[in-house]
Amino acid sequence: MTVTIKDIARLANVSHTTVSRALNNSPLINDKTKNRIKQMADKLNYTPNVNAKGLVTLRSYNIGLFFSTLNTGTSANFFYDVVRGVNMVIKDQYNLVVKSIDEFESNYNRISSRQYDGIIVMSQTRSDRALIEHAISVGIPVVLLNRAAGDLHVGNILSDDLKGAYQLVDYIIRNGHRRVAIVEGREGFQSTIQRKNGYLEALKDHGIEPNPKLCIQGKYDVGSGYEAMRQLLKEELRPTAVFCSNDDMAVGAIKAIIEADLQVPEDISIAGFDDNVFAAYLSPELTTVKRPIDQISREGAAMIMRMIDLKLKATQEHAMSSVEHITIESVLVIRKSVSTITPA
Amino acid sequence: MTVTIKDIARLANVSHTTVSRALNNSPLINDKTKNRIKQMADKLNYTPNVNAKGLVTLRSYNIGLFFSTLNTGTSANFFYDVVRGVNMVIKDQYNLVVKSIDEFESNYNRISSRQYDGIIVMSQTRSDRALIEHAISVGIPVVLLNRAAGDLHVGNILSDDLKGAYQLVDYIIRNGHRRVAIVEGREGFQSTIQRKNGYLEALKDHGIEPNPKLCIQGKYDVGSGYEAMRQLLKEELRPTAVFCSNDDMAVGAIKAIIEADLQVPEDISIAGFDDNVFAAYLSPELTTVKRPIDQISREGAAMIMRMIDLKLKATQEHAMSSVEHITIESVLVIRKSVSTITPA
DNA sequence: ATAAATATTGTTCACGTGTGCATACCTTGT
DNA sequence: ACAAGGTATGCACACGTGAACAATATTTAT
Repeated sequence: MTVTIKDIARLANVSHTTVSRALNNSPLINDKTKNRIKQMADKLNYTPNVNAKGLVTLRSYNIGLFFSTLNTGTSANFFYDVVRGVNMVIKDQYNLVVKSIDEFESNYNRISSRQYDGIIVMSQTRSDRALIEHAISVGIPVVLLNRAAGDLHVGNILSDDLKGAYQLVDYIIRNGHRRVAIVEGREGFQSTIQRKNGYLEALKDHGIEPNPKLCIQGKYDVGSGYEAMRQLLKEELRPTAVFCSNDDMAVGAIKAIIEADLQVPEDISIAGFDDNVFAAYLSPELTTVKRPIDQISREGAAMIMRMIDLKLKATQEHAMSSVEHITIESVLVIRKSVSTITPA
Repeated sequence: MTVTIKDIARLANVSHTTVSRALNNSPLINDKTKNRIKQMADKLNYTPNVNAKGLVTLRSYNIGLFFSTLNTGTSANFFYDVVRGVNMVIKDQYNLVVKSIDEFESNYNRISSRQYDGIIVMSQTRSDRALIEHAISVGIPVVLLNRAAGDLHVGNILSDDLKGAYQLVDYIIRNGHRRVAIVEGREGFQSTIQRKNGYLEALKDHGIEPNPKLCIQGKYDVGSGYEAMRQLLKEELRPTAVFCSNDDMAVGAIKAIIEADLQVPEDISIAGFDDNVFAAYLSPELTTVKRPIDQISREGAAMIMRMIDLKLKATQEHAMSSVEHITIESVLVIRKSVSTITPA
């Protein structure tokens, strides 16, 4: 039924080893026979059996792309950009296996080095630490995106969310705003904390006392942005500007403001984070921070491939190879949702 | 290093066969030894070698999720919903391998039944036919989502886009609109054609002659919706309502209208398609058609699992098993972006 | 021309698992 | 006590591939 290298060998009057070598482009094989065999394989529609291959080469040709969760807290645009970015780089060399970490329920035994040649962790919370430690312990190269690796011996790529948020809030304050609120991201997410800290630092540097009433917990989804804004609107002293920790929530916030018969940015300024595809097409166009998700993903994919290659070539001396850490700057994107005011 | 069933066998003083049977819950094994072995395997952190397993059982435990393309034309919300829906159902039983069909460049040889136990094709264009035929020919169960299977012998789940578009446009016309434009989806996509046809049928049933100048080609992304609307605004006889073939383009269209100092829906009514997460939070809230992507994906995942199981149990008599076809209704979601007018 | 070196091909085994068949143990009925 | 039947376990092989080593063919150097 399915054709194997032994079938080809029989037809070509050679041993299966020769076929194996020919198809793997071994320099040991005569070019003439090599071509003859390759052609024959092509004609017979030969497909290598990945299981048999992996069994002996100890490879799976799978790269795992792990998200903390695929439920609330992961915005669609973010997810799409990540998968696309990674897929673009690994192309047909690997299979991209998408997983949600929370589905493992803390039982990581099923994750073995024969299952994944490498794992990219799109980290949202520190709770993925156990997973990463397990992966390392079974010898799988790991690249961690989106949060600092700390003491974990893994490749690391991150965007400087704190700095991005700082620049944005600084910009807002420089436009005359003193009562600047924040709609925070999902609780426990690293990005949530980073952006909050950037916000706090900017306030501090301008001598503004943070007001807990102006810090509302969100969940990174549109609905939570809407609810958070509604809550802010109830304050006796309304904020004049609101920093939403991502663009999705900014959409919700704008909705709540318009529903209250107010205008953005005339009555309340709004800023987001991410610069997703919609940001430039909202009304008003959203001032936000561009987080280079695309770039992070592509760099991450390239890095994991480097690490896999390195591991294959590794000898004892190189066992403890060094790992790379890359930070990609986020950039402030000024549009029209933040107005200049003269403080009262 | 890594523990195999032979290691367990040695420690348990049994043959590796017994271990294999015990771990696979064979009724042949005594319950006492079975438990003893299972416990031991647990303690040793045993992980089955999927390659070895697959080599003999002819399975890969991979389910392919194939998109026509991961570039323009696939909206992020759509993509996210599909992956999440499928992943939710297959859980830890299978690996979800995400692929973009266009990356194969018409060479499908690498797709074998040992690589994928089943394939879910999220079809956007008919050009995926070759891929599907290949998959069938090598014996992989296939479920086709999003477009009619026609003569292809595959599982099929689709939403009735034509009907959905018809109902929406019918609703628009019943609100007094006669000059109803359409911003079409990406050229060649089945959904584009279906929605256009629904639009045309509705016009026809109301005795309205379709006007080619009111039919603008889009690409399903925000920017193309914006451009299309700008073009429509240049018409001497502007449409009073525009049906955008998805919500993303509706966002772009609304932007163009507001930029021209006009209002939605007072000056021009807008409707979308999909009912994505943003639809309810736009201003005005978007009237659209809810396409149950989530449900389609989940049903699709469940169906492919049924087909895989069926294939495993299949005997010669059942070789040509029947395949299921399911249609899921899309539903009109009336919000506030379409106004009632009295025709001049 | 012949030994040495090189290029090319073949033999055999291993990877880790599951299964058909053989075997040993245990129960039951007589 | 012994055959018959069931229950529980082991043996040997197969899956398809790649690699170490052996073997043969070809070229080069003297």
